[in-house]
Order: sequence, then C-alpha cells, then structure tokens
Amino acid sequence: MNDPSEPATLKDVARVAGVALSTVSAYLNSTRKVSPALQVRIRDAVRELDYIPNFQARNLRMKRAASIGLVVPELANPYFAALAEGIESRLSGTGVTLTLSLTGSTGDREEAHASLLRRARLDGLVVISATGRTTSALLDLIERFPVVLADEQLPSLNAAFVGSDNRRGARSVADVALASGGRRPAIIAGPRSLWTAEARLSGYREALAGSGIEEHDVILERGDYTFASGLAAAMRLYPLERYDGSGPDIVIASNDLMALGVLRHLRRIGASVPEDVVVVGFDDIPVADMITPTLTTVSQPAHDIGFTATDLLLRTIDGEALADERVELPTELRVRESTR
Amino acid sequence: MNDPSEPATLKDVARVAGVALSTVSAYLNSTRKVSPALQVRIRDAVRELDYIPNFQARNLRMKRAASIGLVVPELANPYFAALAEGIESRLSGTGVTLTLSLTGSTGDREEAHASLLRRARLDGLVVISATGRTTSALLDLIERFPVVLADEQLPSLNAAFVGSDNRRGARSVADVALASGGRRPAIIAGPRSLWTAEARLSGYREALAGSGIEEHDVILERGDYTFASGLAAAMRLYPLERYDGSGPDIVIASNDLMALGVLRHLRRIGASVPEDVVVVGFDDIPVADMITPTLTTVSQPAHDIGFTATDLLLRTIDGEALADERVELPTELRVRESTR
DNA sequence: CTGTTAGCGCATTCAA
DNA sequence: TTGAATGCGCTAACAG
Repeated sequence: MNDPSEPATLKDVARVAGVALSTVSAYLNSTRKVSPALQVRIRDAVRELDYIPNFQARNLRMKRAASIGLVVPELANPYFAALAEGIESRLSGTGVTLTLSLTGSTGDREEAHASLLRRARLDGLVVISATGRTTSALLDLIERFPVVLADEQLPSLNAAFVGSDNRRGARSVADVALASGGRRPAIIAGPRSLWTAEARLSGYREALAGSGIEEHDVILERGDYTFASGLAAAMRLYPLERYDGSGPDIVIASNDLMALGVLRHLRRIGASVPEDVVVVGFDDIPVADMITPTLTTVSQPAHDIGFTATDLLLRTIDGEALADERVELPTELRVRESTR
Repeated sequence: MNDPSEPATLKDVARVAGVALSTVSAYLNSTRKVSPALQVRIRDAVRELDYIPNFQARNLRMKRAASIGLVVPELANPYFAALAEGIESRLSGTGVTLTLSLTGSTGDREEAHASLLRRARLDGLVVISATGRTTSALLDLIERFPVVLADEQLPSLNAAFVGSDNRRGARSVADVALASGGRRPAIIAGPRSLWTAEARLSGYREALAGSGIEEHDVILERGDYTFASGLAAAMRLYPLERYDGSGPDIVIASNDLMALGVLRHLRRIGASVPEDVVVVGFDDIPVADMITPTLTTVSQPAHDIGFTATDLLLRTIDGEALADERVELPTELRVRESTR
C-alpha cells in the first residue's frame, strides 16, 4: 500500500492495473465491453488503492452537478420537513445529492441564495414558495434551471407543479364540520397571496353552498398560517373572557397550526371541543393526532408530493418531461375528535 | 449579446476584454493587483457576457467541494429541523453549500449515504446520530473528513462535539417538577444507547437526591423518544380506564414528544394536569407552547447548536480548530402550565 | 476490444 | 503588472 495522503486517481488505477486510463473508466462506468482478464486486474487495482471516483471531475466533464437544490422557506414547519423527506427518498440510490437552501418565510434571503445556486450550477430545483410572490430572483432561476414548484403554485409561471388538490380536500373537511349541525360557521383563511389559501377557501365555499347556510352568515377571518395568527383570529371571534355560547359554533381553519391556535383559545375561555365548537384544520401535521382533542383535518401527501416533484424534476432534467406538467395529488380526510 | 445557449467561461471574458485569462481570474479573486484600465475592461466583459464562475471547475482545481454535509436521521423531528436551520444560518454568506443526507432513524440507509458522501468529497460533515451506535460507515467517514458531532455524543470517538448541557437542563426541570410536592414521581427515560438520554437521567437523579425522595420510590420507564413510546409508558404507569388518584403524581419525560404522549393518556383517563399530575418534558419543541396545558420543559438551543457546530467545522476545515473540541451550550428552563 | 488524445473551466506556476 | 502554459481527474471521441 502506498497512500501518501493523496487519494488515488483513475490514472493510478490504470498504472497499477497495467491498462489504459480509458479502459478503467469504461469498465467502471460499464460504457463498453472489457475482457475478463482486464476486469480482474482493474478490480484488484481499485481495491488495492482504495480508489474512489472523484465526482467533481466527472461532473465537470459531463457538465452537470449530480445535485438538485431544494429551496424552502423553513424546516420548522413540519409539513415542509415531510416534503423534504419525500424529496430525499426519491433521490436515494440515484447518486444525486440534495443541496438545501432556506429562504426564510419572508423570502428576504432569497436573492443571495439564488446567486449561490446559480454558481453551483445545480441540475435543477424544487422550489417551495412561502410568499406566493414571483420574485425576480425566482424568475431568473426558472429561466436557467429546470424547476418544479412543490406545494404552492405561482401565478402565471410556466413551471411544472406538484401539489395536492387543496380545493377538494378543503371541501371534504368543511363538509364534515358543517355536518355537525352548527349554523354559525367561521372560516380562518390563509394569506390572499397564496394559491393554496385561495383554493382551500373556494373548497370551503362549495361546502357552504351545499349546506344551506347563507354565505352572509359566515364570518371570514384571515391568518398567515402561523399558530399566533390562528390564536389572534380566535380572539377576534371570541372576545369574551369566558365562553357563553355566543360566537361561531364551527371554526374552519385553513391549516393545522392556526387550528391549534383556535383550540388553545377555546380551551382557555372554557369552551369545549367538539361539544360547544367544532374545529377543523388542514395539513395533518403530526401533532394533530397527539393533542386533545385530536384534530379533524385533511392529510396532504407531503411525502408523496416531495417524491413526485423530484421524480418530475429528474425526468425534466433527462429531457423526458414537459416543463409545464401539473400534478395534483389527492388528499385524505382524517376525521378525529374535534368534530362530532 | 451573443448567448448561444452555452454559458460564458473565463476564457470568453478574457477574449472579450482583450486580456489574458489569468488576469481575469486574478482580478475576480483579487489575488493580485490589476491595473485600473484592465479592471474596467474586465468588468464590462463580465457584464456583457453575464459571466458566472463555474464553481465545479474551481473546486476541482482547488481540491475542495465548497459544501458540507448534514447527516441527520430525519427532519420530522422538529428539534433536528431547528438544528438544520442553525447550520444553514452559519453557512449563509460563506459560499459554502449544504448537502443533506437523511439516514432514517434506524440508521439502515447510513451505509449507502456514507459512500455517496465520500464520492462527493465534501469538505466536512455535521453528524447527528439517532442510534448512538458507532457504525463502521460512520467511523470510516470520521477518518476521512472533518466531522463535528451535533446533539448526540458517540462513545469513544475522537470527534468534535457540540451539544447542550443535558444533565444540568434535566436537573433544573426535574427540580421544578419535584417542587410540586408530589411524592410519587415517575421517570420516562430515553434509550440506553443514547448519551443524551443517560445524561438527562443522571440530572434527574441529582434532583431526586436533593428532594428527599427515596430512589426506591421512583418508577423508571423507558421510551425511545417517540410520542407512541410516551403514550405506551403512560399506559403502563396508569393502567386504569379512569384516573382514581393512584399512580405517579409527577411524570418526568426525557423529551417533549414522550411528554405529549403522557399528556394525551392522562387526559383520556380523566386526570388533570397539573392538579392531579405534574408533567415535564425536554427539548421545548414548538408545540410545547401551543397545547393545553402548555408544557414545562427545558429549551435546548437547537439553532445555536447547529450554528456552533458548523462554525467549529468550518474552522476545523481551515485547520484552525482541534478535532476534539467539545462544547456544551447552556439550556434554558421554560416553566409553563403543566407544573404547579 | 484497447490505447491515445483532447478538452470540461478554472487557479497557478513561471517568464516576460 | 501581465501573459502563456500546465494540469486538477475525468469522459468521450478517435484511431488502432
């Protein structure tokens, strides 16, 4: 063994095996037939030198990065975390690496990351937008790289998209909430700028239309998908210190985090769920099934979305898929204790 | 503008600017003085061609990856997600990229990832172990790369470590729990193989020793840091359908997820927290402050741990830091509603 | 089937 | 100060 600190290269292997460099390369990549005799010599040399191919060199030569980027606002949101895991699971075994880029939920650091990603010359990007805004940085990226949008659509952007059927999901969970017999529903919608928020809202409206409740009797609040905003909305809905039977008897929150905020406030003022008020969410984050009462919600196939988005991206990179494919995966209703 | 699909290279810039390639390189990296006249010409050429340096080539030349790896069991654990965010925030602005590798909490996919990471020739690794086991893959990695262990220590491993002071944190939260006046405490510890679990356990024992309660009167259960295992432990602790005042009056769970499991079971059997039973956790995951009652726990500086670990790693890569540095960051007690 | 050769895009010697 | 030349480690023609 001679291993003077420097890792072995293809050249070293060729020398030790007594064959040409290109033969080693060809054998290792099985890009052409190599006679059994040489195969053995090469294999031995590889083992002897503990040769590990240098992907940097290979990628430079092949003009690719063997890496895709994930642009995501934050990982603290368990839904995004699940998405990331789905992406990773698709990548596993492909030899493609995942480069993580957090933009912050405000999207302020987006610019810096965009330039970093351009320099890294990644093969493609899975982008999860938190703002719903089409920033110039993002636009620029989409021009240069194969990009698949996950979870959140962006208006008028000619990019592939994988998400879930927010409207149908919203409708199904709202149907359950309305079936409780309550007549004074409130909706806590998400930010106007987000496609998911608006899609869910239209699902809620469909359900309302089928319930016989006048649109006019429905209270509409807005939140920004955070726990704090859900709590704040609940306080507007139930301003009293103690629950007295007034206020909405159904609260439809546009995501689980906001529903948690509602649950929190209701318990504090002494209203019981689902007896006094029925509450539903959206997302099915893990805690939805850990709290008391467990939360009725709709499960988005976060893992699948990540997986499918990556699959689509990989195919786009290989030139197999169109750049404007759109996939909406089905959601699944989870009826639990917060509805009756 | 001539942009026939192919991105511009240094050579193109040199040609357009009418200077030598090496001059452009030197100017862009400010590695030597360049006359003002040439500076202008180079700048113009860069702008005209929309030149973006190819990091792959640069990295090949400089024998580095400009990327570090994060090896983490899963992102679904919000604590790990926060750690990852801390890592990312340290990296932001350095031009170093983060490559994500999920091993799965069982550690089965570890082997495959290790080989991928070796091929990618990353500059270093931040490793979060879920198993506490020292696998051969990991050992191999540590030999080859600068590695910093975050959160979880590994026995007899000569690697740098950044985590929090689990023992003191555990002691402080146990002190609060025991101050409730209860005399029948139960501890739900984590897996024996994990250093954090054992460190917390010894902190609990310290608190117990100071409380006058006989070690003998303490019930010790084991879980594996999951919600399900916390729930299971709670069912062993309180096997009855309805709470009748028997069973532990203090439950000290080794992490928040397990504490959530306990809370869930207690509510189901009709025990109230903190009146009947006091419950504490560890980690301060976001939901700890969203549920009812809010959970008394100890906050680990997850973000800081990630940040510090990365800082240490970067310094190790630059040859500034020793490979066996150990940092234990202070925890912070969060007294909330689940204790009285 | 195998070896020789020419770059991928860049940083860095060495002369000028 | 600047320019010309060399090679990082690899793949993919090309010629044998």
